[in-house]
Amino acid sequence: MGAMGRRNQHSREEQRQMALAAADELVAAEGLAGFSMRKVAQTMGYTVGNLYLLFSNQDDLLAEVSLRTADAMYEYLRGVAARPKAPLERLQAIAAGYISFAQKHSFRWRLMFEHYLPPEKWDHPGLNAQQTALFEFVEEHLAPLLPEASPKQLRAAATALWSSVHGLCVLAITGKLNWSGLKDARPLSDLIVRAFVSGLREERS
Amino acid sequence: MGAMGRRNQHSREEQRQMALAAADELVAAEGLAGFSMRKVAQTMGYTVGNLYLLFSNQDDLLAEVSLRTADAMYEYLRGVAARPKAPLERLQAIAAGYISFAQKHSFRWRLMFEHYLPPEKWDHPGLNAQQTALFEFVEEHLAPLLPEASPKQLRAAATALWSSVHGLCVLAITGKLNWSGLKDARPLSDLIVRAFVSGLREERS
DNA sequence: GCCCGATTTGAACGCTGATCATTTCCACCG
DNA sequence: CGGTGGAAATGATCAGCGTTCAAATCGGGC
Repeated sequence: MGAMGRRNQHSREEQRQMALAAADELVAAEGLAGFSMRKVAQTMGYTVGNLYLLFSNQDDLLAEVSLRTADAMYEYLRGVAARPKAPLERLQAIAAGYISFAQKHSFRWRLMFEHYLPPEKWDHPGLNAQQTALFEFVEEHLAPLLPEASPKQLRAAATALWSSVHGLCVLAITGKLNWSGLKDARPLSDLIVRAFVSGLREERS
Repeated sequence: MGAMGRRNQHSREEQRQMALAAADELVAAEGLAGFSMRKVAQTMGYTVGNLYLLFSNQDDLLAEVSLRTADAMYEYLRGVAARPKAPLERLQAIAAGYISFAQKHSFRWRLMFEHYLPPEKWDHPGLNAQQTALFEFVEEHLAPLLPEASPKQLRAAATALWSSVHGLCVLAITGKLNWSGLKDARPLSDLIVRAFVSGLREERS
């Protein structure tokens, strides 16, 4: 048992990681448009066919790359959230961090949202866990600002708030935002968080 | 002059419109993934090469299809906004209309945002006009709710609000929204508009 | 030393966007 | 009525894509 009849010194799992690393770099460098299975295979020193022994198809490979990016972003946001002490500033820092991560890793970030998974694959376990983790992360940092909210209200508020920040991020990245003289997105993300939180507190009084 | 040496009875401009109609239907039916120049050509009864006499390439054709969709959506939103009299309900109706349009014309709508234009093409005249029109439309309906805001503040508020609604829409369409028991997006879009407007008024007092 | 079977290959298939020499056809002229 | 010039449309061609799978390749066990 063990390594039987193996020509290469890399195990299956090592090959998977090599492929993911190569794919991630390729996406980061050329975007989804410049991505191809052949390039990935060549970068990792194997041939195309071998990739299909590691991943069932291109979509699966890209889905795992997306997952990696989501992980990296989540960790980055946790770091960003650690600094500010005041709850509101912490939320604003998270929002700004979300956007700056997206701007820094533009192609990677866009892959997460432009790589379309057919609806029947929407209940991918790892992917959903990631999403709920992000929602709960926002929820956790929103909670101190809405002490009287019920769990359901809090959940709805976090969903709405994160959607809002995400929308600003999308438009900023894709250039579809009418900047109207604004230098960067930070004032707008601050405004969104501030107004939203203040509006929710108002609502409950 | 006029129709010289023309084999077909369709003028260049007519052909453009036929191509756009065919492309639009194809996108609506199969999405960006199922789109191809050959299919468009076949649907309109011409060959591939001819398409490149009408549009410089696939991106240009798709950009014009996007423009069409944006036009249709804008007109739809104007209709939606005509009904409610109260300013807040009108804004909420616009937000809900935006989302319901995206859900009804899911593939068309997604084309507008997934069809990536390289940054050097971000100053396309028609496209930018469309975008500012939409922003100004929101601004116009937000203004009565923020009577004391300066033009700059109003512009920023409209940008932030529309971004927020857009974000909710994106997540709803792509299935990346943690619904957490919610049936549809309407309550969330209402919440976003309500909280945001209330928060902005609070801020200014 | 040999061979079995796991491992890896790469040619093949049908598709794509894009190009452009070639063909087709009409309007005009004699 | 018979050319004929030139606009209009074609489709073969190219490079590249995702995906498949029969065939080639190699290493451990006997």
